[in-house]
Amino acid sequence: MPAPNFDVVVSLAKRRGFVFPSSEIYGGMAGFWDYGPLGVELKNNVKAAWWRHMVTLREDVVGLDAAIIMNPRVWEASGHVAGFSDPMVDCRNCKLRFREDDLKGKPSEIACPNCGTRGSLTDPRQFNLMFATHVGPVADSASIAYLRPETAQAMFVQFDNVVTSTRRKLPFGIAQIGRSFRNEITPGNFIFRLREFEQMEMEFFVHPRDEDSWFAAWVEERHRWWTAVLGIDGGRIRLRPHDADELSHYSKQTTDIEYAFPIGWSELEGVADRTDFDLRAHSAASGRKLEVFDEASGEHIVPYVIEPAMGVDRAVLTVLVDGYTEEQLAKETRVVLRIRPELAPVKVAVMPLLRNRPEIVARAHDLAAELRPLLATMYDDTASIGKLYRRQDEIGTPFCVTVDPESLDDGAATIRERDTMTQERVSMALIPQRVADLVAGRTAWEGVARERDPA
RNA sequence: GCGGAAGUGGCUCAGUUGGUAGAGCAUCACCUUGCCAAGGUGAGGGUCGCGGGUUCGAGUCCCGUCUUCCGCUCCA
Repeated sequence: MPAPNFDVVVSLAKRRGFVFPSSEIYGGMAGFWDYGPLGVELKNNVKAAWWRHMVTLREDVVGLDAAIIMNPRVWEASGHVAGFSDPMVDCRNCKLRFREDDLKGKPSEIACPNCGTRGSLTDPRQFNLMFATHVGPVADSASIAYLRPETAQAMFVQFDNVVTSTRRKLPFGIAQIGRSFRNEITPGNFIFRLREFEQMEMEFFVHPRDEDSWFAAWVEERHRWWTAVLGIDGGRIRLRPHDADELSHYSKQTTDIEYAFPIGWSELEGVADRTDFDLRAHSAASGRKLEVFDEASGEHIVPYVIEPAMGVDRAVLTVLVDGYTEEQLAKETRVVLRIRPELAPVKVAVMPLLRNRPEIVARAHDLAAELRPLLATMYDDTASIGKLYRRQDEIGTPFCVTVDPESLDDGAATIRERDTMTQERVSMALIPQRVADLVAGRTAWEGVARERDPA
């Protein structure tokens, strides 16, 4: 079954409370979306899965949580002030748009590269992709500041503080999860391209001679994370090395991890070899030496940087799209969100078979209360049992526990599994532990994370 | 920003040649229900994106505006 179209996923996301359009009652805001009650859980679980693999389980990576607004000189040094402002010209005839620096000659004097019309090109206009604001009460040019367009720069700017405070030796990495902002000309495709989004980036500092082996190692490691940890269908994931002409201004080699969305193969994550571009740029601009001392050679060296950078929102979208399945049953279509249990917003739902029997309802409430401290738990009794199951299937809840009239006598209840719909009767006293084991048993992330040696 | 399309209850839509809004699903309550979206009764919910104009009267005609979606560009 191919990946579903965005509209069915958008519909499910809104209907069930994963993602809402930002400020919808005022007509929305292009490029901005809000995560609802289930969405925030899913998103947090995705972030936790990344942090656990990139930081917690590794001895060579530490975390950072930097401010969104930094000294504007950061963005001059990084090249974003120049690189993110693209003068663009439009053709009045064929309506296409071009970067001014791609044109050979002055726009007013040359023909449109597409339709060949002379004099049809507009004057260049500035498109600065960084959101600007003012710090302090006086809005003059001296107070201008930018919302960061990427989280990476903070890791370079704080390089020295991290090294000295944590006694780091090469190779090591600094990881960060945080919001970034880009004034995209055209956001769209649901939460694929946003103006406010969340990134998970890790800057891995290596000796320049180990550049290629670490680049290859991180490409492989990140590829494995998407399939083994997030549980994305490996057949819909591919690696795509960038051609030389599409590399960013800071990158020497980049490999994208792409997913086969209904809109086509699209980038989820980029692993980039940023070389020593950033550390050197900030050293030059700040006057602070951003380097490490290499005992073996007795030299100060500026490390190279291998950067796996991904968008949290794209990961959430991928989990939703990839997990969405429709099953043809006898009388109906069952929608199931087949996502890994550790990503599921709700791990277990507790429900009474009959809601007009106070004793059964009470036992179900008690059971839910016992489960709540251990696992994300939901209680629901507002529909028939079949409908309750369907609701949980749609939001990816891996297990449901049903209390029935017999439970009052034998003290047992039924655990029902999402994907197979099979049932197992277990003593209620044992159910919290049993469900916790089931969720943990389907969790693979401990198994896939281990230290990597440079080749 | 430019070009195209569209804006009616949470969702999908119907609203005839203009006469002051309907359906299905969803939601909620009660009854029913003994394991996979059953059934019954009832309820809540929309000044038809916004503003102006034409008209005795506009969701239906005209103008403007906002927003969303698709394409151009960009990237996580």
